[in-house]
Amino acid sequence: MKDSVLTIDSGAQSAGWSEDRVELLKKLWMEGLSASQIAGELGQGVTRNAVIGKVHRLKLSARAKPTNSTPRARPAARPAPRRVASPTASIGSTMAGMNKVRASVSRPQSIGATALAVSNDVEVQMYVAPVAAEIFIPEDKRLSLLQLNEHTCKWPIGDPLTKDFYFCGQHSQDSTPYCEFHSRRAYHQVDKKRR
DNA sequence: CCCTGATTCGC
DNA sequence: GCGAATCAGG
Repeated sequence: MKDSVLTIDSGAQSAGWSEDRVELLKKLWMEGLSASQIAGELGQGVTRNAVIGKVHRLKLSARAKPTNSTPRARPAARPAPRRVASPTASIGSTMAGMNKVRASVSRPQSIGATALAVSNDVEVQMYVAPVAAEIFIPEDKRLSLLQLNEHTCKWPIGDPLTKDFYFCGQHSQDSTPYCEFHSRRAYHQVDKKRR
């Protein structure tokens, strides 16, 4: 009798990569499925991180090479990002981008009348100049630094060195340090890319 | 915001 | 070896 020596007979192991699972992983990965899709296919006990981790361990990270050899920027060594304590809500000078406003005039449909093609719909595109003050805060709503709390928008407005400096002060929903309006500003324009 | 893979490192 | 946490980019 030949006994298959497998080290996977530890009973009910969770995400133990049995051979058939690994094969399935390879297959799906080669077919171009994303890690999350493969994870879903393998079962709920497998996360996409697990898949990616296994993929890398198997050294099959590169599945499709169109032309060049993945000039993936290798940041060499990382300063051990483990456990970041403070996300750092750096509030700084974030100028407002341009707001593109697109106003379209709805064309009146010709009812009753026969035919008569409608004229080209009028679209007006204009660029609103980047206003210095992004939003107007009534004076009675303006807060100083000491008036801020967990539920006030901490978006700075004005020059900190002058008297007309204040914080937005509007109610911030969740754990967001900003109100809805400024939260979009803070997280959407800057950061993300362009680092 | 969503998503993707890549990497690191405690377990 | 494993994979969560994180990073980095689209």
